[in-house]
Amino acid sequence: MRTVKEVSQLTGVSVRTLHHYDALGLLKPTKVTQAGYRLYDDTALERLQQILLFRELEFPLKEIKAILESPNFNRNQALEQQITLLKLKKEHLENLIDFACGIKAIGVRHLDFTAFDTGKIEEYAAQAKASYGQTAEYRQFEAKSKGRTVEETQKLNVQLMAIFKEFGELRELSSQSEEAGAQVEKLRGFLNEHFYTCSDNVLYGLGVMYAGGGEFTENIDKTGGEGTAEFVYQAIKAHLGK
Amino acid sequence: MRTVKEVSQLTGVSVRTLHHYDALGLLKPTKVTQAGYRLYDDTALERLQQILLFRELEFPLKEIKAILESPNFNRNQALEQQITLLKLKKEHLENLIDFACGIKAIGVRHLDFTAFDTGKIEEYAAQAKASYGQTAEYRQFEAKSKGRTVEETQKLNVQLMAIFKEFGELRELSSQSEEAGAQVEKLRGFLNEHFYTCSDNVLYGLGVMYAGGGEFTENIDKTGGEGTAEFVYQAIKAHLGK
DNA sequence: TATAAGCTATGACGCAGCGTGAGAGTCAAG
DNA sequence: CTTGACTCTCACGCTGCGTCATAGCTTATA
Repeated sequence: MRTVKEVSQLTGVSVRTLHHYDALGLLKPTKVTQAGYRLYDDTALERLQQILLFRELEFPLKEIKAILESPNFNRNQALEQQITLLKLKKEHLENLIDFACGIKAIGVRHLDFTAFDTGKIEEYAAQAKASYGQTAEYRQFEAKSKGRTVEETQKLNVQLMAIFKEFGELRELSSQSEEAGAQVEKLRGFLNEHFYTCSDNVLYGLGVMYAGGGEFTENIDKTGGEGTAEFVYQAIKAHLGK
Repeated sequence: MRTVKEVSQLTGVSVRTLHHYDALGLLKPTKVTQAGYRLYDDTALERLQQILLFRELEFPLKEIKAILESPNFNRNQALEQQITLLKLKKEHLENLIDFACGIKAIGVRHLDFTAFDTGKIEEYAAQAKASYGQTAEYRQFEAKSKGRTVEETQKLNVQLMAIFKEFGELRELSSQSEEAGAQVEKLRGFLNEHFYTCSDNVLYGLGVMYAGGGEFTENIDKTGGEGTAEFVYQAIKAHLGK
């Protein structure tokens, strides 16, 4: 029979936590002295070990209680569920990290938040469709974007902006320079991966659109600096040898 | 000038959240009517956008307030910090996922939690040292285990137990079977990766220890079933051609 | 113009998992 | 019997709002 402090030192949990678990009915002391002191035996310690195991896995205390109270409860299933939950959380975090890195790349100073409306990218795509009627590409895009969450969309948004910002930093060079060409390929690669197969024609069409003076031009110039959109267009032309 | 409901619909945040941010001083309405109604203009909306951005990145509201209130606050640095924090969280989650998968592999039913004491692995290593004096390997082990957190240790623990459980499932086969040999290599690979270079001699030594009747044998048999430790020993011997 | 519908406001509790005192009783040692 | 180390039971604090409850404001319609 051990006192709260002893149990605390053995297991690493705080005395307050033992009180808490007692109050919740999650872990009752084996005995309580007439003075009200909590005493725990080995069985209680084992139960505590199990509690700590599930707590490690971020199970809510209520669920831990349910699991431990009905041994016929399907623990394997609970474990499965928890694993998928943890994986979801991990994905979420990965998106956030990419998002944050993208923002860092753009530079917090020049952030234009109006460009962050979710669905901005979709709007771009709609414009692309209206202007050039790339129906095959548009269907690809739709298929890929259907399954995307708001969070993923935002992530892609900042990544795209980061690419334009890099274009902006290349403006002082010639639009025919190697660096500009490489950046065009970077853009193409990004679009290929996340949106649709980006053939020369599609890429050229995008370039025209970027420099067309619409919302596109505005947003790109906001991100990369005045004249960036036009520079991107020239770089695409030069890269494609037109 | 927009009312709370309009702002709510425009930005997706709840009215309650606007109240909350007002109370915190995080986002004050531009004007308040004599009836006490909150009204927001475009400047306030921009501020809200920024708040939502940082909130997305899981900044605490207090920090967001600090960041927005002092524009000379180093936002890039804050962003950096947040990124590393998010990465840490991600690593933590990855460990938990491995941990949970390991437990699943062992099977929740046969979990013996006494084997989960942190430092169990260290104890094993100490025994190995005492018995066989593999000082070079022990130093390697020490170097690798120094930087490990409790969490990572637990993760490795269950992974190791999972391997022994698989040995247990092979017991019906011959210890000279291909499967047993493959499992021995799996064990060796695991040890190589996480502990120390596991030469034939070291591996053999471990086998002797496993079957030696001590705590080792006990824990392995608990995990894989009666006779597993001996089976592992035989499999190692057969695999090494001794 | 009275009234209903729809919006808004201010509390204030709830949740999750304890941390952190405050104030008071208990136990073993000297 | 005193001291010091433990223990107990409240009970508020923290994070970021959700969710009533109760009440005042506005506007359109009858």
